[in-house]
Amino acid sequence: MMMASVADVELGRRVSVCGWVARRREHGEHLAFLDLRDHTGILQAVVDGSVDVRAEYVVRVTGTVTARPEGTVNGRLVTGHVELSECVVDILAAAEAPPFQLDERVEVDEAVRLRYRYLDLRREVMQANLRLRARVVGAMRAAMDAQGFCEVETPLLWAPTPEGAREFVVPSRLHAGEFYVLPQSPQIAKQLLMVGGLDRYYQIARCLRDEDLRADRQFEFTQLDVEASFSSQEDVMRFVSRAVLDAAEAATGERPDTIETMTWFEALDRYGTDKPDLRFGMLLQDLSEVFAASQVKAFAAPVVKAMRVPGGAELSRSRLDALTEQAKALGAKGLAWFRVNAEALDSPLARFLSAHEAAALAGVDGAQVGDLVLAVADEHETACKVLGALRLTLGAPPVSQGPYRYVWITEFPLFEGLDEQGHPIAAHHPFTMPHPDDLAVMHTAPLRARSQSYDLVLNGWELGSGSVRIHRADIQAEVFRALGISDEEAESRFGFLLGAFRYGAPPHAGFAVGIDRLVAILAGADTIREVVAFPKTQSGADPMTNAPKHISERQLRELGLRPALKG
RNA sequence: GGACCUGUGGUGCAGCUCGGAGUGCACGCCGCCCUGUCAAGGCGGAGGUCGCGGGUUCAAAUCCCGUCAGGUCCGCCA
Repeated sequence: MMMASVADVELGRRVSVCGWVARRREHGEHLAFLDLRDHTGILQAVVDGSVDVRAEYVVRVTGTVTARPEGTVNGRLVTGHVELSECVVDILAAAEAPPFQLDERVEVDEAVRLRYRYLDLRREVMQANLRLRARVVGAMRAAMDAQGFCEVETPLLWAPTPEGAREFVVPSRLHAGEFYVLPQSPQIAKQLLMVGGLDRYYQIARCLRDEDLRADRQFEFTQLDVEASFSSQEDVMRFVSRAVLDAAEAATGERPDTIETMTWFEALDRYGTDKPDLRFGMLLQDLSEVFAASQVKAFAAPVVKAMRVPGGAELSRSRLDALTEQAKALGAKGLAWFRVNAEALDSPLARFLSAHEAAALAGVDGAQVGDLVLAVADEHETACKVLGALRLTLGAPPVSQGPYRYVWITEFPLFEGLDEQGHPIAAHHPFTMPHPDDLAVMHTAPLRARSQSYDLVLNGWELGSGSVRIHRADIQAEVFRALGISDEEAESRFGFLLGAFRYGAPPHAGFAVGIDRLVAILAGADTIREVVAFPKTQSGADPMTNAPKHISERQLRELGLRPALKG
């Protein structure tokens, strides 16, 4: 029987509970209290006489459910009004003193927690996180099932398709010198499932990318992967919204009101990022027109963007210098700052401003005395991104802090930037359908072309992305041409997919939701490591297993490999 | 590849600016006492290559250089 349920047992009944000893309180030879723990809670057992158990011993305790004597009820425990008396204690397993205390009072170094993750997982927070994660996944499965989707597994051993993220490589024993790769995502597989007639597919899919780790990135992560035939962008957004909202409700008990929608341009223009955090203000304001004919050299640029920092006039000069350095590191030529004083603007640039310009700056976003106004003059994207980054530095609450603000970002650019040969680079992936209005622009001004791709963002974290896929050979050929991918190259890299498309490919669209990130935010955690049972450190190591490790020469030989030179 | 923060008994911290004997606090651990505690309490005790290596100095946890580990971020993540 679980600890918490003892609270509801009728008094006087004998019950047995199994769990860990959380704490022992001895009162001489004649009385001892044991706090017993399982994931449901703590239960106090009263033992007549001393017991030879310590913290983390695994025990089975059989005792009589008894009301606690007057004045000894513990309101902090769900079982606080009862206790087990006349106890028989069976030791199921002894335990050494743990390397750290399994309570929530002290924050233990993460490296130590990871080395003894199996102990860390016994803690209440980790129990709650992993169980919340299970509820989220369960709700997602139920939502997808209810919407007519079929769960299909796809291979972990896949073919190398050099593009995008670095892949983990798996050597083949039967084909010495040849390799599989672990999938960055089941992208191509799920499109093939569409061709295969699995018209509504989903999968709780493990994805693997050999890229540097972050608070919100592990080598391996889990996505709710979705693809649907004969469906529009709006259909997919509706399917995914249902799954995410159901999951959020299962996790928190509260269903978010809505998921807003914003175009990519609007997000960049107002928030300075494609993953806007809607929990706080400090929106960017455009002052380009004010400074169009300005004499101030610092503002001689196509676009001038400004942002109000409430109360920011207090920031020290050294702090402002640090912000300026940050702005430069992000590609700005400089950062203009203006303290809003009662009299005038306090700034190195103040004396160069016209009255009109000064008034515009002092009025940014309804600025008050005591505020700071920051401005960046540059190309539109640079000016926005720099201020967007400063906005987060100066104003962003921890991601774990509510409320939850979900937003769809739509109409992403089809391409971003140019490669060495001057060809545009696919922003999402090369199978993304261009925006129907931008098919012509694709060749004349490729960087202006929009795509039918969309992201889901929560509190400044990208939860996932998706797109309408190209299912027509002629449009795919045009996109490949714009990307500078020759027919031969396309054939060698994606031949099996293009081949499949020649045999009747339904129009289809899809999405993938990052489950680790969603669960982390719903759990109030600042990193996804808190919602992954056995995560890696930032350097990609596992302090518990000591992975990655060398393997034997014999194993290498069998795989047709030679040991790498150290260094 | 780069920037920044951290590293001191098993755990969490203070000490580091301004060098002077491993100094301190809390938890845990061990022993003794204790019949209603619940972060039990009281008394006593053990436990340290101050991450590692080098340098400066009469003297380094403390200053300098390098390095390793953990973290946050940039690059990277179609």
